[in-house]
Amino acid sequence: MEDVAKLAGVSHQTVSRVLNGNPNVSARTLEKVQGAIVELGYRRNTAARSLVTRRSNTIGVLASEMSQYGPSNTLLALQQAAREAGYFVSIAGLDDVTPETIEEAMLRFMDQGVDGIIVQVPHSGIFETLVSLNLGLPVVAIGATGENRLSGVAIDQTAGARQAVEYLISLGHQHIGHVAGPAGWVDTQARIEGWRTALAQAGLPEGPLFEGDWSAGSGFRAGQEIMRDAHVSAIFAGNDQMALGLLRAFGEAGINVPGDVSVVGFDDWLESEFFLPPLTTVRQNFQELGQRCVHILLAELDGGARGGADVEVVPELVVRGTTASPSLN
Amino acid sequence: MEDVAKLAGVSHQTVSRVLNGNPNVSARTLEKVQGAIVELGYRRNTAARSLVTRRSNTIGVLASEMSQYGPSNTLLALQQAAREAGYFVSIAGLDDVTPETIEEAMLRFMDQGVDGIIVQVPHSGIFETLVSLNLGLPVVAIGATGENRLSGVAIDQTAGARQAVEYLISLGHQHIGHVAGPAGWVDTQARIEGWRTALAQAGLPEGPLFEGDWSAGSGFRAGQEIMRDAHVSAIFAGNDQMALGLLRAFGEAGINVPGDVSVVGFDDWLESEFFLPPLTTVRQNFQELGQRCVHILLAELDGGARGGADVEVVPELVVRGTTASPSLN
DNA sequence: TACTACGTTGTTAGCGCTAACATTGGGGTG
DNA sequence: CACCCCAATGTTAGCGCTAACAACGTAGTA
Repeated sequence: MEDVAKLAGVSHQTVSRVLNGNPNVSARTLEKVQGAIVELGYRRNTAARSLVTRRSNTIGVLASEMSQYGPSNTLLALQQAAREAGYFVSIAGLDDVTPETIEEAMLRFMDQGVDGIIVQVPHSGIFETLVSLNLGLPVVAIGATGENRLSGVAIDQTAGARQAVEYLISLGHQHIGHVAGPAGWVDTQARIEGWRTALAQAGLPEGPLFEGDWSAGSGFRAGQEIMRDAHVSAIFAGNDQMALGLLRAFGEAGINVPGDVSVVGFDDWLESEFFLPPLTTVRQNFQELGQRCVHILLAELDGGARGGADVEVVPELVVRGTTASPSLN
Repeated sequence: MEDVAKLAGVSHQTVSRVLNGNPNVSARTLEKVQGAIVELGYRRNTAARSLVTRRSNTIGVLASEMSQYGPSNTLLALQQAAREAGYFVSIAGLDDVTPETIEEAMLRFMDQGVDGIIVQVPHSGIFETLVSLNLGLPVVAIGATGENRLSGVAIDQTAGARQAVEYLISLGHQHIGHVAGPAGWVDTQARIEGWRTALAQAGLPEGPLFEGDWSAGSGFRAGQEIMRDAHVSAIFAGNDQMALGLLRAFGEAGINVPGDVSVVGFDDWLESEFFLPPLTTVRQNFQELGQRCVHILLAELDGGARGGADVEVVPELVVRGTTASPSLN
């Protein structure tokens, strides 16, 4: 920086002013300084800068299940949004989710000096852990809403599930089952709730509920159980992979989809459009989710306010080929 | 830090020594200082530290296709390995891969002051870009081997593909097709090469080659083409998703797998075990890949040596239900 | 006893930057 | 013409840490 100042014939402080966009710099010096910066290929030292400003321009992202479809897409979006805002992204992936591992990761973030943290851990009950840690840093939790000591951004999965089930009802289905995700996930809970609500509002009896683990294999097994035990004309699957398993189970047994049974998934992952038949599903806008997260976090960073900001992103039903009116027999 | 020193009754420098594991500290003071650190909940300031040491303890990971199976798993492993070594991980995801976007991301990493960079961009031709940027930083590129100005770690996909095809040959197949990934990916190229080599070594004619785009949809279309035009008893698919598409195409047409056609995939993704029948595929050890990457990078950081270190991780054939000897008719 | 050597601790300077204050000079006002 | 004001720039201090050196005391040696 001293070199740049010398070359431009000004003081290092003036260079700093140029770099920080300070308005009190004459057009002439501005030009000279910028010229010198380019000529020397000068780049500001982040460590020194953050030592004095107490800002690292880094946000920490705490994630689990990083290789799953939803989380990895959210992570991608998060990272894009952060970069656009001029922030670096530091990630910590959790192998297993316990209060201890969460705390450890958070302390690491504190050590690193991140400005704020985004938590992308879809397990129930982590929010208390987050609140109890009480780091003096803005935290935005994905999936957390209604927690007033924490800001949250969520895809309104209950609404998404409700949309899906309401659509099935509108087609004339009266016996609608649900293959849920594993217990302990916020997503699982929300989707079950949406399914229940839609049925209750339509005055329909609650259909059978199966528990899967998000994998196609568990969907397949649920499909076999359904064929053996249950009497349904439509099934709402907790995600597209399990829907794929269902499709496979039914296909193998000669049950026609959507002729005999309708199936709806959740996620709209890449392959769903290529299922046979193409899967009717609920699309989540991860892009928007990520952007909202980052924007809320940045607002807290600038404004100083803490917690309580909640945003819900509404998902969208994508009707494709696995849904039809129930057959009359 | 000054506070800790005061509480322990020593100088701040002694505290620093304790923190850095300097041996020249008496047991008594060591204990006192550690006590004071715990009591005050003191944590060292990273910015100040890296200002003087010129080390940020951060490694940058440049990634593209972050939401795909391979990349996201590698990223996960990378991050774990880095954390175990006490490093932070900063990520930059590329939307589109051009020399410009790569350069921009790299400059961002330089600004951030990362100690080293791992590149996880599976496109051909990016290595020249990396070399030409000539940042004075250790760079380890995943998928790059034989580049002597750059260190590389790769899964030996050629060997994996060869294993798969050799296995088909050992079953007695003589007409073996390949559904490749999109052009421009290192992986695509390597897998094609392995397939060709195995056929050539066995003295078999080169079977038909189809180009997909990694998606199940493209595999499905390739399957339809194959049924229409080609005469093969086995197909080696460039990844598991495309293998899934093939399975679907054949299943729909009443062609039995593995009775009429054998299919082998590549990746061993989560769902492959649940395909119908379960997919024979090639498993890549992303865990090891990630660890190797980080270790090579750290070795360069400590040793000062640059480039040239190459490691190949050998994948493993997983035989499941989609392969059998060719039928005799 | 006097000297050296070394283990232990303290002191000083400076990493590269920004905040706060000090200084300069040109234009408007009475 | 003297005054003040403010925009433009320079100067100084200090963020929290580590490296380098200085100082101290104790034990071993002659």
